Amino acid sequence: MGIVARKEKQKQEIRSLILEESMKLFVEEGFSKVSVRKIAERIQYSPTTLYLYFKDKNEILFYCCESGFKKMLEQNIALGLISDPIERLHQMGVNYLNFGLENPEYYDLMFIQEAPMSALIDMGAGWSSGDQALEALKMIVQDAMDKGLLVPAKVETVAMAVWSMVHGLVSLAIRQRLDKLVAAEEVENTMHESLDWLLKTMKKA
Amino acid sequence: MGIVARKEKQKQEIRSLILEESMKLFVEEGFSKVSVRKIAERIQYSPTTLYLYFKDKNEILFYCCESGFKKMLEQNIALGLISDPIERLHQMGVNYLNFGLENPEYYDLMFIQEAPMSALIDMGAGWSSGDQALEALKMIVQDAMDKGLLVPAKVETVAMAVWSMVHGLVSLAIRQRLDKLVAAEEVENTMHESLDWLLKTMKKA
DNA sequence: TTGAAAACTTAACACTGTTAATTAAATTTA
DNA sequence: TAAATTTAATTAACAGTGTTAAGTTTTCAA
Repeated sequence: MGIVARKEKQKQEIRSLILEESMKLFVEEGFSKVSVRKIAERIQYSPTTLYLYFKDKNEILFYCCESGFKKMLEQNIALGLISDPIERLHQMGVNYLNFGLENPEYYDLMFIQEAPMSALIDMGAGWSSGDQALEALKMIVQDAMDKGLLVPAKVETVAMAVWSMVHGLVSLAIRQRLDKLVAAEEVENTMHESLDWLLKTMKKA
Repeated sequence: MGIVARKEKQKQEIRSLILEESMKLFVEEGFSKVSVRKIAERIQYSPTTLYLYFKDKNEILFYCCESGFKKMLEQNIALGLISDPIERLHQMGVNYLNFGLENPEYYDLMFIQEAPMSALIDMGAGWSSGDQALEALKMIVQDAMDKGLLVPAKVETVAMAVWSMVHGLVSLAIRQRLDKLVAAEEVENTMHESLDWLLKTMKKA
């Protein structure tokens, strides 16, 4: 029995190795440059070996994306210390913008590319990481509403609005669309101003 | 001189042919399925011929994207009839959501893919279509502010916020992320609710 | 009609994801 | 311990991608 456990462990180690090296690759060279062959070369295995550990490339990308969510959630741990829901929501937004701007390749994978979602559908599984992040958002909105800090509305509606806005900001920035609206060097600043504006605006007078 | 003019006209006709067929292709089969070889086959030319009319694939995609903006602008013509700026902004948002949901492949190209922007940078040119659309947005916001319908703020900040929000909604919907927040059959409805919420919220009490 | 210019094609390169068949290694059984 | 079996990894191949260089055909002007 010990031997099968060790084998399982080895298998997991190679899986981790593949994922680690994949992430390094697309942080260094960008999403579009990551190929099965390049990953294989990095870990000194034949390209086809990867298919013994993952169904296809999309599945590899999905698991990379998972570790992106982990990274993102870690960033939000300190959030619990903020008691005012609006303040907490604001900081959550700031964290979101920062995560996106500092990790554009991760962000691309997690929220822009369709590959990870295709994998999710193929796997017929849930999306614990993503759901967890969204649940946190809904909780805060609910909390703010309960405390009378927001005009009453459907929680999902407001959560969707807030998420869409920060996602819109980050994704347009990453894809270099925002510098069509303001000068490139002012993009980041204006993004934060827009977020501030939203929170100020939605706060019940 | 007439002959060189006719030649120029023929050249433009082939350019148009390439673009038309490209668009048909990716409306039918989706962005990722469009290849130079498939386009070439459709217009009964060798693949390399396309390179006599366009620098590369990105440039083809850029011009497809241009005609997407044309389509979008046409949709907004009727907007001029609405005199109330907030109402006009609202309808502009509704049009935006509808355009994205009805033409996901166009939307993908215009606002999500990086290829057209890469082409734009390579060409060293401006982006008249995109700029035009953004200018219209800024104008409305400015107008609403002038008429005291919005809390005073920097026009770019508010324009960025509004655009980011509708873009966020559409792009998350297209990439199937919104059905992680609400049931798939309620996504479209909730999107509109979120937009309504934003406009109601930002309207000066 | 000849010669130059323009338009177009063929062949090739260096990639991509992925599958089937094959070899090498590890483990179990006799 | 030696043979048989299972597991792991590889090689070869398919069908596709964007793109370039070289060669061919067509068009037009002198």
